[in-house]
This record gives sequence, structure tokens and C-alpha cells, in this order.
Amino acid sequence: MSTEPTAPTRRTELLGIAAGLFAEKGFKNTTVRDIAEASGILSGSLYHHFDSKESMVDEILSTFQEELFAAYDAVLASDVDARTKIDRAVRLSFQAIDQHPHEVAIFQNDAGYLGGFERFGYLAERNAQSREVWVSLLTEGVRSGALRHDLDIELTYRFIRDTVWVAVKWYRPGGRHSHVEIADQYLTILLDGISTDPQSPSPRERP
Amino acid sequence: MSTEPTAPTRRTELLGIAAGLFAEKGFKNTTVRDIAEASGILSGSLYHHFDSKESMVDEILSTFQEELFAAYDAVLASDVDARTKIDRAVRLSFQAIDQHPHEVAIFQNDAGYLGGFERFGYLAERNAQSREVWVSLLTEGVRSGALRHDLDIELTYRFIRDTVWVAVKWYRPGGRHSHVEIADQYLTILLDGISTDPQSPSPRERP
DNA sequence: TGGTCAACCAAACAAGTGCTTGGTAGGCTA
DNA sequence: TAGCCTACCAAGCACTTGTTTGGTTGACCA
Repeated sequence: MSTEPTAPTRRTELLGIAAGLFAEKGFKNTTVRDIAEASGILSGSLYHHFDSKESMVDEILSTFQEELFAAYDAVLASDVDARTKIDRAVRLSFQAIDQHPHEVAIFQNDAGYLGGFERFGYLAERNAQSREVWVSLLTEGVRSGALRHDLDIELTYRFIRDTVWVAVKWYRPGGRHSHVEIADQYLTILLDGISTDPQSPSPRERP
Repeated sequence: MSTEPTAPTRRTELLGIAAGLFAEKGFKNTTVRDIAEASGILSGSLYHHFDSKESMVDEILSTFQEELFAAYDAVLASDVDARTKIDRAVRLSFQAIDQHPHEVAIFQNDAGYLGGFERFGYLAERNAQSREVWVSLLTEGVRSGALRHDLDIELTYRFIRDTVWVAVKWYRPGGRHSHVEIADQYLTILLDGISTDPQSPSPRERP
């Protein structure tokens, strides 16, 4: 990320406060007066720093997405087998939830609403991009024999995406489980299942 | 359900329209004028049928939850092993998404916000109740040897709950996958994993 | 000392919000 | 025919919303 050195300006501080409120109550449900009160100023004063309430989420989300997808690209480009890539991508996601819970929560809760505005078209683009990453990883895994070939790639992608990202709704940094423990447990279940016996028909076959 | 025979009254019709809008745009983000316009009447006329906008969601959610939890109770009370119960509970959930997509979506998206009002205290209660159902099922499964005993019950419960219910965000009745196919695929992955080989350490052990 | 500037205040505005009020049209029934 | 009832309209009220405007404060600097 080679933008500015990002000094901890008042602007940045206000964005952090806004992000917390957006994540907690939702974008539409958070008023500029809420943000102002939490910042110890009046609502009108926010407009000295930002054009609009929309531009606040915009800055919050776009900054985060840039960072996140740079990390995904690094995983995709790494020279390891599909299984390891999947492992890393899952861990990366839980780590993102740990380090940027507000941003992830806003994206999870309000992407649908915000996506309706032209300004936030990049949200849908990033979503499609993320899907392609996962679908290609899973396809590679099946082709290499590391993953079962009776998998429906599209459904499997959705299951993984959903489970990973919705965790932001209950995960609390510094809580009972670290994001690493959660990733461990999920990867165990995802790769090998919760069962002791393989289920009756069509068990683990090799290509 | 032994309430009233529920004739297809205008009231019921309006509730259905409201449910669709709430599910699509969120409760807070749907105005009474939206609902009225979609119904072909003026906003004030809604108050001939309902006390408030809140009482509309209330009726939508409470009716659905009653029905859903009666079904869960039946699964819990059935005389089969834990694995079969888990199978049935998962299928039941995907079926609920298929038959009541609006209600599920509203619950998923707005339970957090609505839960803040006393009136909707039952939402949190039902949530706790649902957790107990799953935790007891999983615990029984581990104890009986059907499920791996290195599972973190709490995390496993959350993973299952999240994956199942968030599916309402992309599942479309009559779409490419039936709810039965989706349940099949998810149960396959959940029980046996996506991998062909059991992962390196601590594979499938018996108690 | 005077000028500049970021940060903020105080007050308001227009649009949108949930909801209320008084009234009306038309069907059903006693 | 009279009375009642369901379903609705028309208009508005009180409040909240995002945003604008003109002015004030205090730190920094030449």
C-alpha cells in the first residue's frame, strides 16, 4: 500500500469512530449525530472533514478491500499445492476478521444496500473477484486429486465463504478463541468432516 | 399450530407484501409508504390493519418462529441416533429457507436491531433455545462415538448455524439447486470433509 | 502584530419518517 | 331501508434525517 504515510490525523480518528458505529448498528441506522456525539463534536462539524456520510463508508471500505485483496493475490501467486493455498486463504480470512472486525462487519451487513449506489460498484466487483479466487482454488484441488471429485464447486465455495465471513458476527478479538484456533478448528472440519466414519455411499475415492 | 384457520384475509396479504420488502431491503430501510405503495394503497391505510410497523415484523417473525421450533422439537424428540438427528435438523433448516425465505432473511438481517426492543425479547430466547438443541445433539454425537471427539462443540455449532442460515442470502427457490441438493452437499462436506485424505495429525480415531 | 488555517460551533433547512385524524364508498345483514 | 362494518383516502403533525451556512476559537508562523 503506497498511498500516504497515513499520519494519525483527526480525520483518521473520526473514521475509526464511524467504522465502529457502522459495524455495530449498520450504516443506515447510524446517524451523523451518533458519530458526532461519539466524537465529542457537533454533527455539522463532520462536514469539515468529509463530503458526506456515504464518503465515510466509502473510504472505510475501499481502503480495507485494497489491503485484503492484495493479501489474497499473494496467496494465489504463492508456489504451493492447492490444499495449502486453501489453508492459507482460510487463515487469512479469519485473520482479517481479527484485525479489521469493523470493516468486515460493515461489508457483511451493508454491502447489499450500498451496492445499489453506483459509487459502490467496486463492492460487487471485488465479490466476483473473490469468487474466482476460490473457485479456481477448489477446481485445482479437485483436479489434482487432493479434493473429492463429487464436490459441487459453486456450492462448496459458498459454504466456505459464508462460514468464514459470518464469523465476524460472533468473533471477539481477545475472546475465548483466538482467530488461529478458530481457523484450525474450521479447517479440520472442512477438510476431514465432523464424522468418525465416512458416510455410507461414495466414500473417499481417488481419481 | 392451533391458532385460527387463517383465512387469506387482506391482513395476511399485506403481511406477505411487507415480509417481502423487509427481507429485501431490511426492516429499518423499508418505509410504511413502501409497503403501502406495493399494496396499492396509501400509507395511512395500513394503520387500519396494524398498530405499527413494528407489530408487522413482530407478527411475521413470531408466527414463523413458532412453526420452526415446533419442527425442531419433533426432530429432537424422535427416536433415532445423533447422526440422523443432525442430518434431519440440517435438512429441516434448508427446507425452512426454501419455504419461508422472507422470514428467515428478516430474522438473519434484523434480529440484532430488533432484539434491542423489549417486545422482541423472544428472538434472543429462541436463539438460545436453538443453541441448546445443537449443542446437545453434537455432544450426544461425540459421546456415542459417531462424531470425532476433538471437536470444539461450541465452534462446531456456530459453523453449522452460520453456514445453514446465511444460505438464505443466495438461495433462490426454483433456482439451480434445490434445497434438498444443497442439504445433501452440505451434509456430505460437514460429515466427511472436502478432502480425499484425512489430514496429517490426529485422524479419525474411535473412543 | 497580523495573517493563516484546521477544527469546531450554532442554527437552520428541506426532505423523509411513523403515525393520527376525520371522513367516505360499498357491501352485508337485520 | 337503516345500520354497521371493512377497507380505504386525504391531509397533516411531530419528529428525525443528512446537509448547509456563516461565524468563532486557538495554535502556529512570518
